[in-house]
Amino acid sequence: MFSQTAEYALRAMVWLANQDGEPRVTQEIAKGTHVPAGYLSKVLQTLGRAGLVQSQRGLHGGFLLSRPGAAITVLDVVNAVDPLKRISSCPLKIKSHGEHLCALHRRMDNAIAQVEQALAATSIADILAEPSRSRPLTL
Amino acid sequence: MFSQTAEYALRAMVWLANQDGEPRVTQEIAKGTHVPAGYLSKVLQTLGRAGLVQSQRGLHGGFLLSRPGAAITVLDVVNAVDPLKRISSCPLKIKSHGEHLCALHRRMDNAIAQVEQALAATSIADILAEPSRSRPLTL
DNA sequence: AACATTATGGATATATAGATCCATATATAC
DNA sequence: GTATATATGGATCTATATATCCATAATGTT
Repeated sequence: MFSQTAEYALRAMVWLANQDGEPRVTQEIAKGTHVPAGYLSKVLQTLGRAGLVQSQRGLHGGFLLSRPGAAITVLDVVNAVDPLKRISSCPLKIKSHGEHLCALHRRMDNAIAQVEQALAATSIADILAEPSRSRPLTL
Repeated sequence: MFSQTAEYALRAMVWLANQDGEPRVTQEIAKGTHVPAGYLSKVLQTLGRAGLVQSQRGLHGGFLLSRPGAAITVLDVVNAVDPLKRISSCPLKIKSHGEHLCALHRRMDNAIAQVEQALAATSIADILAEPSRSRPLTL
């Protein structure tokens, strides 16, 4: 339902939100989130292009959030790497339907809309703030 | 979010629910639902193993629903071909977490649970009954 | 300037989903 | 029993997601 990539991206964002504010290198992030470093590198690139993280090369470089965790929603992260695709027009390309969805696709789209809403209602900071027996990712 | 296979399976089930009760062959279903026939054949097999459709070989054979559309939910169909996977234990395999989810995964699982609930609340018959400008799949 | 560190982008490998094709098994009609 | 219709299962192909690796560019340190 959520792709592996989205899962990795969320782990990285939450982990970064829990750091001081100094850049963290890919290797550190990978270790902290249990994500394969080589792949994480690609995911971080994508997050960078989406404007969610800033990157810095060279010594003392790495990645950090480009805005406070309170200003980044879970939906922002998911959409950056693996966009939730709403059903906006008939998937069967039936001309007579056009933009109007049939009952089946309307219901499917409603389900997606609910997820969108749930993910948009939670910020990265919310996740860190929420009390829990297990701290996120065992930070 | 929903796989192509789930989409195909739902189209086939809704289409079959709208037939009289006589078996329909793969080719007919494929034509009616705009699904590639060769692939639909595999999807129908899966639906058969899940007990959602009955199949009959030979002349006048084909597929039909194994119970009334009112007794089959959208969730049944989705789970038959592409199970919605709830997050029941920490995806990071951190021993100290065990079965207890952190805030991140709890929120993700809640979103999945919402979808589960929405899909379980709608039967195939409901979809056909619902008034709409476009009949499902232009039946 | 020379060197060490780190992200970037490209090439490539592997796994899974989506899709096609065909030989075989099974059922019906005659 | 023969011929025809139809699903079944296996093999295979293609596309996409996941993952690895490395040469290069950029940055900081000395």
